[in-house]
Amino acid sequence: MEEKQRMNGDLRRRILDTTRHLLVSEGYNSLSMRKIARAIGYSATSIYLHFESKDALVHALIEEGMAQKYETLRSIAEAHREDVIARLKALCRGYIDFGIDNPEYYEIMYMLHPEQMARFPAEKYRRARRNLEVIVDTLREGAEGKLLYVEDPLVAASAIWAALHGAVSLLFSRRMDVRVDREAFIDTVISQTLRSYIVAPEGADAGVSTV
Amino acid sequence: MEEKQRMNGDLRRRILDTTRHLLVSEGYNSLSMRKIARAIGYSATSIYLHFESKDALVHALIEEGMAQKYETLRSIAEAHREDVIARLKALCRGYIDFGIDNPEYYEIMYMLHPEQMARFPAEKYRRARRNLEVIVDTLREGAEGKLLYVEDPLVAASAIWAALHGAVSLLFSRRMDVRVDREAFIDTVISQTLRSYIVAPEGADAGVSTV
Amino acid sequence: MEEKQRMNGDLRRRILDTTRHLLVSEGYNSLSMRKIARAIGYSATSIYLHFESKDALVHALIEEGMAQKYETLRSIAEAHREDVIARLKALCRGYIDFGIDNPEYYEIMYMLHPEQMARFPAEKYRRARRNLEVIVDTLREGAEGKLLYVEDPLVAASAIWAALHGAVSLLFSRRMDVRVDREAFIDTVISQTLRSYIVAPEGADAGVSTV
Amino acid sequence: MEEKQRMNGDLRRRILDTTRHLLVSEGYNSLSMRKIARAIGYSATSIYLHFESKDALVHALIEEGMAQKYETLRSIAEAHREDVIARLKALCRGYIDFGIDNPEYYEIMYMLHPEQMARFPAEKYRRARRNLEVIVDTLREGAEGKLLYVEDPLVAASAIWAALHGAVSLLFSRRMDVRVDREAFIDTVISQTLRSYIVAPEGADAGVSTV
DNA sequence: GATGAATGAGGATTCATTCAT
DNA sequence: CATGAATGAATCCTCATTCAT
Repeated sequence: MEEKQRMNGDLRRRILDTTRHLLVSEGYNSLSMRKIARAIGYSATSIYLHFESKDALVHALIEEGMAQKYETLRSIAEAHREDVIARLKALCRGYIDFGIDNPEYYEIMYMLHPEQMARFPAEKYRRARRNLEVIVDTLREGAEGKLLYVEDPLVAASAIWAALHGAVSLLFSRRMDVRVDREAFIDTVISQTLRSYIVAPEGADAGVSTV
Repeated sequence: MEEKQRMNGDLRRRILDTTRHLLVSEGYNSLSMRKIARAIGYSATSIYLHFESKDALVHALIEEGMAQKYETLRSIAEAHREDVIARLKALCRGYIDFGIDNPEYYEIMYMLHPEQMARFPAEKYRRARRNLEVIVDTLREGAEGKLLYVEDPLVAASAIWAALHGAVSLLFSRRMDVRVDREAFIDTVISQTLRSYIVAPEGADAGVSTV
Repeated sequence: MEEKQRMNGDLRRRILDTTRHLLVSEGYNSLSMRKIARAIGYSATSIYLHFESKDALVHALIEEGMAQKYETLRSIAEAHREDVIARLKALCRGYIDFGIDNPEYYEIMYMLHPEQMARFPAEKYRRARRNLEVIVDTLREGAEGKLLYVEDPLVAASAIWAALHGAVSLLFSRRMDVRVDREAFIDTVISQTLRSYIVAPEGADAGVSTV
Repeated sequence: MEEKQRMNGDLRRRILDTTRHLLVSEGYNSLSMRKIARAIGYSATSIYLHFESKDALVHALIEEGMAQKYETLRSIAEAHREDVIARLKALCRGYIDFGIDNPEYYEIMYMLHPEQMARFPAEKYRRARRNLEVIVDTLREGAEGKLLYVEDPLVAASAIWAALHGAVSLLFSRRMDVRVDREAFIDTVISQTLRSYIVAPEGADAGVSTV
């Protein structure tokens, strides 16, 4: 019985993982049930034993990605409970790293055409918003402690999100100038993004201080 | 003869324009030669008189988008020839506006999976890089005039690009929190992005100055 | 043990009944083992414990329908043992009513394409013919008693059968003119069908007498 | 140009004809685009050049069948313009013959499950009703001339239709007793059906007169 | 310059059935 | 008694593309 369930779960996992790999290597557009089946060495029909439809499979993947991302951000926030600014930096870094490490989640989570994603149940998007909340909360806490200068935490978090998301996107797109060092780019994005929110310590020269 | 040629050109244009509209309304995934043909009232075969393949058609569109974007940015730069900082702000604003105004170009220019775009001749990408150069040049000029604090203009330009690109992406994705005001979001992105490069004028409080 | 057997029988029954319901609601074409299984809350495999194949299941249903129909007609005949003409009328009415009340039996008994039914063992068809015999016997008895005018009882029974079957078919097909009252239609079919067999009583005006 | 059109039309015709043949040999249920394509020696895709969908193809066939049937009945009515009773008999015979000669039309016109036919545009059904009108008109004319005894022409026509339809159905179903002679059966159905409407000539014995 | 005809490959999905448990 | 896992074959239909005209 337990073995069955493990077998069962195994195939489901393999489907999800294979799908993720295909998303990375070929993109969402050319994702097909047949290709997934071929890649795992099963018949296409078998996939339907575990997922009701292609949409359901992709949705499961999106949910998984969002959950993992939330877990990542949440644990980063926890690790830097004491230092708001360090926490914020770590969250930014974590966000970008998550994108780099999980390009497949990234692609389906943020890069699908809205038309295609309309079918993703609204309720699940609501849950996805938790990810942003982690940053919102940090900004709010920093503002209260006079460590951060934040007018509207939600707007600011969204703007930060935009910058991080853009960075990940560009890294994926292979359209960046090859002369740009990857690490320097990431550092620059983060410092550029956060500096405007960090209240400069007494006597500091805003133009020079490094984040 | 001339009329024919104009007709000819007209059809080519109509194909391109119709394709752009379809890209906006239905997304790249569901773009098909047949649909384009149906939309312009010609046979699918006719498209092949003007474009070698679907790829060629999309590539032409990408090139067109890049050219238009370059033209937009270039003329913005020109209009603010005297004031580097105003120029930089205007370029950022122009970048985002271009994305908002031309979602179809944006979709195929930056949001296609690299796999699909691999077929886009490398040489054309090189030309596309001119867009970044406009920002690079501005940063360099600002740095020389001690108006901007820029360590590596190429990296900084890439980071700025990332932020702007991320902003446009999010605006398209319809995944942004509805409570976030669009204009406030855009303003925040731009100020957040540029503030770290602008050398603070004497006596200014970095945390409060508006970009 | 007895309970098991009852359970066993219960499932078999539930399969048959559910199949009948599905036949009514969705038609033979879209009948599938999976749907049946889903509807009874068992796995598709379980159906195979009770029926060798889909064909076997349908055949069982056909047999059941024929048996029930026979029982219905037989008991009608019995109830009108004394009056041949009343018996004949009642049989016609009973035939049509059975069709109306059991559309699912009707659909699989008479409306499947012969090709699909070829697989129904010939021997079972022979048994099915008993249904016609009830009418044949009645006609023969009426002819012997000079109450009915019947040249060839088998042919006449077949013709009556045709009329009744046609009536049921049309009622099902939803292609009948909506202005036609259902009851009037049925009455007309029956009187139209039987009048030509009934020997007119002395002095009666054939054109006016009601059957 | 003209040749093209003929070619074009030819394939369309061949598709329709092949579909009709398949309907006869295998029934609607097992009709598939692939089988049709295989039978005509074309790719399945080609069928879609002439018919938008499988439904559209079947609908075209239904319409064609209804038109042909109407033409058949109409010309029969015309041929017996003078003699109402002869006309009625001829219409019945024509109805049955049409069914026998065109089993494929018959199958899709009257034997599809309503569920499946729901997709047939209602407007076309209205046109189909013309077929019944031919009989209704004849009955009405006969009633006016005191040649037929008809209470409600629409109901009577429907009842006649039922009998004829039932006869054709049974002939197709291959469920009729083999000892029944086909011609005798048909004659019996018709005389049985019409006798009740025909006003008996003076002195005739209703039980004996042949229709 | 324009098109109708044609197709092979592939898309998602459903089906009846088998087998080991 | 019951089932989960698995599949090959089939379903309709769409696609980009070619070719002769």
